[in-house]
Amino acid sequence: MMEAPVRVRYAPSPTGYPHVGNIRTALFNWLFARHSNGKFIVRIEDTDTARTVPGAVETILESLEWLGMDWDEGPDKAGDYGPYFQSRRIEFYRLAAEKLVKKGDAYHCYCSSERLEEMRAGQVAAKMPPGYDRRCRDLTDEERQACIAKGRKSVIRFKGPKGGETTFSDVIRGEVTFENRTIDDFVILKADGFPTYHLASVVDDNKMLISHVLRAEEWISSTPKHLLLYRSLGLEPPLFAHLPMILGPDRSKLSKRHGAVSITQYRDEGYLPQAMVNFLALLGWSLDDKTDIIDTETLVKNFSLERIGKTAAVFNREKLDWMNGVYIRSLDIEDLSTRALPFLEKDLPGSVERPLDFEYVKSVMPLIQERARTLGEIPGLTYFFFISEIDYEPELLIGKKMNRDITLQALKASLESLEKPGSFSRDELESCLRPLAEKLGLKAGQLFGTLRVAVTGLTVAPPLFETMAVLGKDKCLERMRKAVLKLSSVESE
RNA sequence: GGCGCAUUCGUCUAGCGGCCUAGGACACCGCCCUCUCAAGGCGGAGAUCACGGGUUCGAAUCCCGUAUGCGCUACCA
Repeated sequence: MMEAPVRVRYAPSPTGYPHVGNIRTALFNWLFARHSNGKFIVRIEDTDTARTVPGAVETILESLEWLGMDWDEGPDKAGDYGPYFQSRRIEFYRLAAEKLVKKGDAYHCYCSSERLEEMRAGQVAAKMPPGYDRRCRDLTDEERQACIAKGRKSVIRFKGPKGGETTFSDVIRGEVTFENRTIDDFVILKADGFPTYHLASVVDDNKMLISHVLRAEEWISSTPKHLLLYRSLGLEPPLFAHLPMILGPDRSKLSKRHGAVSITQYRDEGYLPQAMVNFLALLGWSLDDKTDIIDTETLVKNFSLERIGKTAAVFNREKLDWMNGVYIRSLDIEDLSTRALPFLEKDLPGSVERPLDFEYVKSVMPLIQERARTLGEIPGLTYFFFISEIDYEPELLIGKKMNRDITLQALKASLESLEKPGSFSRDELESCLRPLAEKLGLKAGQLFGTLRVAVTGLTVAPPLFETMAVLGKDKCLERMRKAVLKLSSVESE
């Protein structure tokens, strides 16, 4: 038997920003498609008119693009099985629903939402499993006509079998069985003529020739509904693989409460797409017992459904930060600078003149490359390179086992030897300053610490000589003179 | 409540009957390097493999229960 070509889909509903869990599902679909030389299809499930958010589709697509997930068919990428918005495929669903009604596998239900709500409340109060009581399941023609005459709106419900069981073999979990009597007479077509997820996904997955449905674990219990639908419609179901969920630190379903959950937020905080892809891929999938840093190409080459785990994974922000740092360190300076630029433009103090000098930015990047875990941290790590006036407490100038006068003396001596004409290169600075410390009877660290504060305003900063070289002679001398002034205003002990 | 899924270091995971006195990574601790902070190197601590029964010469790995967690239980996806 010929294997059907792999065709998988990512089917988000445009109800807001794409969640990292959702994106992880997209990623697994994409990786599987690319690995198998198959097709990756994006289908927008906009069947809930009330919850649809304008602009959400754009954000979803942007997110996929940002992460490098390209699609073969989807919005603005016409294929042979479009349209790729469910709201434009209403006819297909209507036809399918009517076919089921005609077959006797579905029926019109005229119950009001009020009645349904009441019914459910009663069931819950009576500790009964909530579910539709099938009142409209066996309506006579007269009763039905009466409802129609009264102008009652109807939905179409699937007529679930009363007995037997439905079994399927999940690619990841193996055999899963449900008793049919536990399956409700679920709605397939809503009163507004839109389908529910169950009908729409079945119809579309079939029409779009989807071979594997890779979706989140929370869908596992509605899979029998889908199977029942396939059977009634006389269609061959695809293979199902239910992916483990992504949890917050408290092990509950990841949500806004847990901080960043939308993928765009990670982009805005300065995570690199490669790092994000790598990290997300490892949430539920593994290459082997020791590899953590895996580029996208390797991911595609080695991805397989067999190595997807079954257990829900906690989204571990600290590991993401570490991994993002690894990727930042792997960038060349040009690339890093280009990526850092928007963050600098955005977060540097308003007093800093824009646009920034790109060459200058390039000269400071090597100093923070191994210190930044996200691009968003870069402005905070480098602002003293850009602002004209640094601000700090004069006491910071006085290092360990030093006092005001010793510090003042050290500063003045440094000034004196640096003011001499000559290059201000890293090596030059070192060969000037190191002996000077000794001459002053100070440890190198003591002198350097004082100078670090004088020149950056910080006790924690990149290496001193490199920093001074990038800052330049004029600026350094100026800041050191200011330091002398600041310190002079401090009272001597 | 019903149904379903899951259960290996704090976290992500390796493990698909003997290689496991359970391996790697993040985080943590110590040492080295060092002008601070990082990065890097080395080392450490950390999992009676949820629990209880089986099966087997042998189980983290197979089976059955129990517990716990999570998901679904909408005219939401």
